[in-house]
Amino acid sequence: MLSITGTLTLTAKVGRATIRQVASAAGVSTQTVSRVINERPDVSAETRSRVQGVIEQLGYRPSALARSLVQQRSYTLGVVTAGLRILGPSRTLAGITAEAAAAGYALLLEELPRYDLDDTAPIFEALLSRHVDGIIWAVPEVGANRNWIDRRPVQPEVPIVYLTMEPRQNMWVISIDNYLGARLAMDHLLARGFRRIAHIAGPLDWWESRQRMAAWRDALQDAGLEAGDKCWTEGDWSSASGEAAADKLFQQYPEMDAVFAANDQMALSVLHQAPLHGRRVPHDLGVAGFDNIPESAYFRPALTTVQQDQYNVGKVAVEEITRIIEAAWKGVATIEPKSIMLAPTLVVRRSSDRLANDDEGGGTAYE
Amino acid sequence: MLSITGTLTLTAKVGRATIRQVASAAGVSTQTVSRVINERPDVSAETRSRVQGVIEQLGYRPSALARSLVQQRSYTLGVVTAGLRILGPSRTLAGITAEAAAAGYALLLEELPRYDLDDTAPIFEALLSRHVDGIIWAVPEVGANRNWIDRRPVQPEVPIVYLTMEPRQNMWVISIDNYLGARLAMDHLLARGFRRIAHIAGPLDWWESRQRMAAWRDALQDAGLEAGDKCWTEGDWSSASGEAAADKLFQQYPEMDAVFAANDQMALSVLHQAPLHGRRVPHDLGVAGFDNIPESAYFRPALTTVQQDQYNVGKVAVEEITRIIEAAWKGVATIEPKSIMLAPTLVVRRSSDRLANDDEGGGTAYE
DNA sequence: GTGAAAGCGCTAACAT
DNA sequence: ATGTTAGCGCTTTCAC
Repeated sequence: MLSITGTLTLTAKVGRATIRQVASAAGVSTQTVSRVINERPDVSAETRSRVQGVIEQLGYRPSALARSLVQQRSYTLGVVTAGLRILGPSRTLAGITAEAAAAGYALLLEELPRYDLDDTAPIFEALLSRHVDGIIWAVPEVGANRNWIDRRPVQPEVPIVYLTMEPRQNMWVISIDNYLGARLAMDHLLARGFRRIAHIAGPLDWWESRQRMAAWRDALQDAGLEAGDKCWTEGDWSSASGEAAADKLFQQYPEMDAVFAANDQMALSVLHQAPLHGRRVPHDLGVAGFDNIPESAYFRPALTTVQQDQYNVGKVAVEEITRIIEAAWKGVATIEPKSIMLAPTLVVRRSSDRLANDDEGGGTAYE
Repeated sequence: MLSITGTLTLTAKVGRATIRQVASAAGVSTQTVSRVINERPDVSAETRSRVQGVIEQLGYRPSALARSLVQQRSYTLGVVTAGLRILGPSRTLAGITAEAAAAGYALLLEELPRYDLDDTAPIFEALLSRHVDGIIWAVPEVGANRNWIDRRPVQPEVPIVYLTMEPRQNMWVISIDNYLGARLAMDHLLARGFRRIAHIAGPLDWWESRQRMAAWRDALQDAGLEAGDKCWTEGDWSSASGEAAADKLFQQYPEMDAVFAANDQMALSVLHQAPLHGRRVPHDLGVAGFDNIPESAYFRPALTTVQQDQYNVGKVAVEEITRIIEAAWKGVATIEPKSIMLAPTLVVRRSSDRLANDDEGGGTAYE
C-alpha cells in the first residue's frame, strides 16, 4: 500500500486536485492519468479503472486552462453582441449557445455598450488574450461601425464570422436576406391589389433598414407605381416612433391604401392609428410588418409580417466557424471565405386581406 | 545591436509575441516585462519606455490564460441562463455584461436547454474547469430545478449568486419581489373600485407565478372578497394561452369586473377577447398585466402593468459576486450570505381606469 | 531596479 | 503499456 504522503503537495487546496495528485495516489505517472482522462486507447484496462477510481475519489477535474495553454487551443469562441435588451440579438445568441454546446465549445461573451462603436480594439484584445479559437461578431451593421474592418490585418489571428451585415469580399458573413424579406411582403401586398403602399423605414443608418426600404422602392417602381418622398418616413423601431410616423403618413400621403412597416412594433402603431383617421384595417388600409414577434399574431387585426429565423443565424454561425477552426487545426489549406444569406418567409395574416369578411374579426389568427 | 535570433523561438507564430520575445528584444528579463505590463512601480522610467516601445512594435498582448493559471484567478465569471428566446433573461444578461465589463471581468456563458434541468453537474464542471472566479445562476426557479442545490457541498469552490428564486438560508439570492409587484397591481385595482377581480396565472411550477398568484389571493381575501377556484385559471405566459384563459374566465366567472394577468402577453389577449364578450375595457372590465413590455404602452387601451427592472438584477448580481470574490481574495473572513429583493413599480395606464372618458381613447398612452 | 529559478496544470514527443 | 523530459506564457519568490 502506497503512502499517500509520497509526492503529494501538502498545501493542496481542498476541492481542487491536480493531475499530479491523482498520479501519485494511483501510483502512476501524470502522463498515464492524462491518457485516461483523454480516453486514449493505450492504457491497460486495469490501470485505467484504478486511475478512474482515484479521480472519482479525489473529485479531480482537469483544468481546461492548463490544457488550452499547452495545446494552444481553447475550445472557446468569442461572441460579440449588442442590443441584448431587444429580442433579435438574444435569439441569435440562443442559437449560438445551443450550437456551441453541441460542438463542445465554450462561449466568452462581450456586449458592446453602443451599436456605433468604432474603437473595437479593446474587445478583440480581451478575447484574444483569452485565446479564443474564433470570434463571432454578432453586431448589426449601423452607421460607420464597420469601418474598423478595413483597418484590420489581412490575416487575422483567428477566424471571424460576421453576422447581420452586407456581404463583403474575403470575409465570412451570415445574414438574413432583408431585401428578399421586404420584397416578399411588398409582392404580397401588390398581389392583394394594394397600389399606393407607404413605408415606415427603420433608422436608415442600419443596413437592415436600407435593405428593406430598397425592396419597398424597387417593388413599387417595378410595378410602375409611385415611391416618392411623400410615400415614406423614418422611424426608430419603437412603437412610439411608429405612431408619429403613421400620423405623418396620413397627413402627407392621405391617398395611401397600405403601409409596409420595417418592423412589427411600428406596424402595431399603424394598426392603432388607422381608426383615428377613419380607416379600417385591412379594408381601407393594408398593413404588413417585419420580424414576426410573438405578439403579432394577437394584434387586431393579426399582422401580416416577415419571419426571420434569427436563432438559425446563430446556429449557422457556430457551424461555420467551428468548421473553419477544425480545418485550420488539421492544416487544411485555408478555406475560401464565403457569405451566406438566409431566406426569410412571409406570414400572411388578416391585416393584409382587403377582401376580408368583417364578421370573422376575432378568434384565432389564421396563418 | 542585438541579434534578433538570440533567444527567439524561431517557430513563433506570426501575430502572437510572447513575453520572452519582448524581453529578448528589449534586452531585459521577462520579469521586467512583467513589471511593465502590470504597471508595477519598481522599473526605471527609461527601461519602462523602452519595453513599452518593443511591446507596441511587436504587437505583444499578455496571455490572460497563462496569467490565470499562475495566479489561480481568472477574472472570469460563469453565467448560467435559460430562455434567452424571451426578453426577461436577456435583459438580465444585459445588466450582467455591462457591469462585468465595468468591473473588469470576462463572462463565460452557458445556456440551459430546458428550465427544468436537474442534472446541472456538467454545467458546473465546464465552468469550474475553466477556473471561473464565481458563478451567477440566472435561471428562473421552475419545478424541481433547484433540488440539486441541496446536494451541493456546503462550501462550494467558488461563490455562487442565484437569481430569480425564493430566498434561502446561507445562499446569495437576488430576486425581484414578485409578491410585492402583484400586490401593487391588485391594490391599485381595488382602489379603483374593482371588486370581482379574476386572475390568469403563469405556469404554477414557476416560483414567480406562485408569488404573483399568492398576492392576488391575499389582496382579495384581505379585502373580504372572493378568490375561489372559478376566479382564476392558468396560462403558459403566451398570448395564445391567454386567449384560452380569457375565454374560460368569461364562462366560469361572468360576473368578474377586472382581470389581473401574470404577464403582459396574456393581458393583451384579455384586451382582445373582452369586446367579443360584450365588454369594454376599462369601463366594463379593468385589466392589469405584469412586465411592462415595450409594446404594452401601445396596446389599446394602454395596459396598466408592473415594471420589473431585470437589467438591474443582473447589475446587482455582478456587484455582489465581485465583492465576494475580492473579499475572499483578500482573505477577509467569509462574508455572510444574504438575499436581496428588488422592488418593482406599478405603471398605471388606461386599461385600469374605469371612469375613463371614452373620448380620450386614442393618441398617446398616459402613464 | 533588475534577474534567475521554480512552478501554475497540463500534454507532446520521445523514450523504454 | 507506461514513464521521462520539456515546455505552453506567465508570475512569484528571492537573490543581487
